[in-house]
Amino acid sequence: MEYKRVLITAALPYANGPVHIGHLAGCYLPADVYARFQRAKKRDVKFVCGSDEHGVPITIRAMKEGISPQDVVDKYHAIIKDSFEQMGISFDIYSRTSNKIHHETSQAFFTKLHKDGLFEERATEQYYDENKDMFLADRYIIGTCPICGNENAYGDQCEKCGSTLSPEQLINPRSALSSAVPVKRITKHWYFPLNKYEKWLNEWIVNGKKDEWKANVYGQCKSWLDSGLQPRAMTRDSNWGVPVPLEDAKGKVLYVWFDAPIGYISATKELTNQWSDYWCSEDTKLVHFIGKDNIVFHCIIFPSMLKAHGGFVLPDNVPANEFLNIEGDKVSTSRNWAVWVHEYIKDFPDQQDTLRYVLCANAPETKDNDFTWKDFQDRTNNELVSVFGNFVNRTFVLMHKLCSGRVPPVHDDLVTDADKAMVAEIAIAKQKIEDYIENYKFRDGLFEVIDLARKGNKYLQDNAPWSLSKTPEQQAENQKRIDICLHVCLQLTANLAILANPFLPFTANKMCRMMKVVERMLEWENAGKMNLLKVSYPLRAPELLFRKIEDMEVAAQVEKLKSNLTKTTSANVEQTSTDPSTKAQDDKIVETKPEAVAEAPIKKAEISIDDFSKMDLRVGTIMKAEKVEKADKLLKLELDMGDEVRTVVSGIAMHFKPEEIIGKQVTVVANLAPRKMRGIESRGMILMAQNPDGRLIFVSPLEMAAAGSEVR
RNA sequence: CGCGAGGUAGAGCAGCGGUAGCUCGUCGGGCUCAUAACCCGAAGGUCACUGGUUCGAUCCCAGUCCUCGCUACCA
Repeated sequence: MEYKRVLITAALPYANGPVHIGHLAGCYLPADVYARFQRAKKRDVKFVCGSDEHGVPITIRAMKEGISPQDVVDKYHAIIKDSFEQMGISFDIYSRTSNKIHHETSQAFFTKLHKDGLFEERATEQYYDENKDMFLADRYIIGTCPICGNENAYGDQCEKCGSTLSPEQLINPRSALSSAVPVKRITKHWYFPLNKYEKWLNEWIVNGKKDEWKANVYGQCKSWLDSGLQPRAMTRDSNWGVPVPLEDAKGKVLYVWFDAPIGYISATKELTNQWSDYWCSEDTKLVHFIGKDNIVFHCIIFPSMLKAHGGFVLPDNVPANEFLNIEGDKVSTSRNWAVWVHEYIKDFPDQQDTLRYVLCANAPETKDNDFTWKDFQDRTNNELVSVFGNFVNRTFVLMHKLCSGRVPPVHDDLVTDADKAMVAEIAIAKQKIEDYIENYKFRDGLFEVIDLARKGNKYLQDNAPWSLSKTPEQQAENQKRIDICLHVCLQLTANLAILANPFLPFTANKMCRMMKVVERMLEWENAGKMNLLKVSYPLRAPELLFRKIEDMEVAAQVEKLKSNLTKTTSANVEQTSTDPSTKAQDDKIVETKPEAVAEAPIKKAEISIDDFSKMDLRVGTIMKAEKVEKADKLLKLELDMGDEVRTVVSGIAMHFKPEEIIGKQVTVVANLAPRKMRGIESRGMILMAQNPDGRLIFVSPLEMAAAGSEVR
């Protein structure tokens, strides 16, 4: 079907914290590539998003910080919005659900369904915290699991045995907020009868989207539908959110998952008076970009709501991505195991496209993927810099050296099949990239961009214009070949700008400046043309498109991740006993013995004895210790290792004075790769135990061992 | 427990009935215009495991194991 308009939504980020690169890779970057591509195709595009600012967690966060929920969302809305802008995520509007227009829109939506008599009213008994004077979500009730006896099971699930629970099943339930014993109170809520849409959903998704939607999305939906749908409450007891627009609904708000997706509609309304063209015309293609955890809401619940309301288009596709892990571990906002976008921008100024490249090339399209800083470096240095950046750079440098800085002409009499083949590759790449993007295969699309540059490098290498210039006896003829080769390379460069633009918009703009062409050249229909740059048009001197990532930067980022993690972990542990209100903190209760609040272990993958035997652990005696200049945390140690004296730089200066550790014996990882810190080469690492309070303790033999003794 | 997705060279991914390909990394060679880049070549995989169907399975079927997710603060 031919669509007249494309409406693109990206999941509303929860205004409870900043955005991290997992958000980017999973949702916002693919959405942006898609949107930019559609715009380049001159399609009528609206790309909408905004902050999701309702829900219980925000009230809890506000309570904890002693500020209002509005303060919480104001703070994070600003940070999130700025992160997106900086990264070039080209929303047509980035709105927020605390806006008046959103309250009105979602209330009107609710009222329509209510007037049509769609909701079922149900009175139920819910747990109520009399200390905090509020109803408790299932998640905020803790008690003993009736199945396995775990004392810290949640009201909806026991994490220890995995049983699905209801709060009533818990033995000795208590409030996670105040530890008060919750009491039951009757409350009324409005339920949306999802079950009535089962048949229709089966028709629409199971039969209609089988080969269209991604396997992970389709499979998840089918699983839901096969197991049968239940009516679902669309209201909650809370004072933060969109008030339920009914007389008898004091102290009740719309369930955050009811109002959040309507946020897409209100954002569109805020953007344009013609909003209904995008939401209510059958010739609009609606695409929701989300992460895999949102599948059920976007594929089952929201479409059912839209269907029930009537008059709205349904999503054509919901290309949900999987998750991105960081250095082998799941992203955890509460443990602070994440790479925050606003921090990346600070640490790597003007390198947005570098991150865009790496996240897109490694996007978790079919399964969870891992982001490592080493991979970030490798992909940047070996693909972006070496293949793409370098091709453009050598083309420009050669053109200035061999063609006096102007676009050289083509000499028809000397054009070879290889020249023609190179030109043909551009059109092939264009078609491939187009097909990939249209089918949400952004990784593959980006690969083709790089691959075209790779072919350009090969073409240059095969023709070697730098050699041709060295044979003066054939000057005229060779110059013609040089002209043709560089003409092709320059037109290819212009084409690369167009093809890369959806993925690497900052770079495409930079290339336009170098080529002195207007941005309009980037329109997709221009791809494949060989007259983008006029013959004898003078071009600017090349500027480097990307820079390499140094080893030091990688090490610093990994270090930063790990040190932030520790900080937050110990902070969380302190809170655990009094205020276990988030999942990650609750995890720690489960892992930790109740009576001994020790540092929650950071779980690592199991290793084999062979892995262990790779480590050369030895006892060393500290002979000299001195502070490292301009470093708060570092001590430079000289260790007697028996047969040698080693210099080791250790980050323990905050904990020990140099003079008080001389003579102490320590355990050293002797075969750790040497690393320079503050200009001093550190050869090894000393092992320390860390107390929950952050205090460091040497791991040493109980009695003096010979220096250099092996630890096994 | 059940359901969904995934488990293919050191890393990231393709393939989905005829014993495996791509990019990066590694190793060797070539070139020198270029951000020590580029080009050519090589090594490296019992396609998670166990059965079965088949003339033949990475690909189909059954079972097992592992990872992640599944009306929950997080994509």
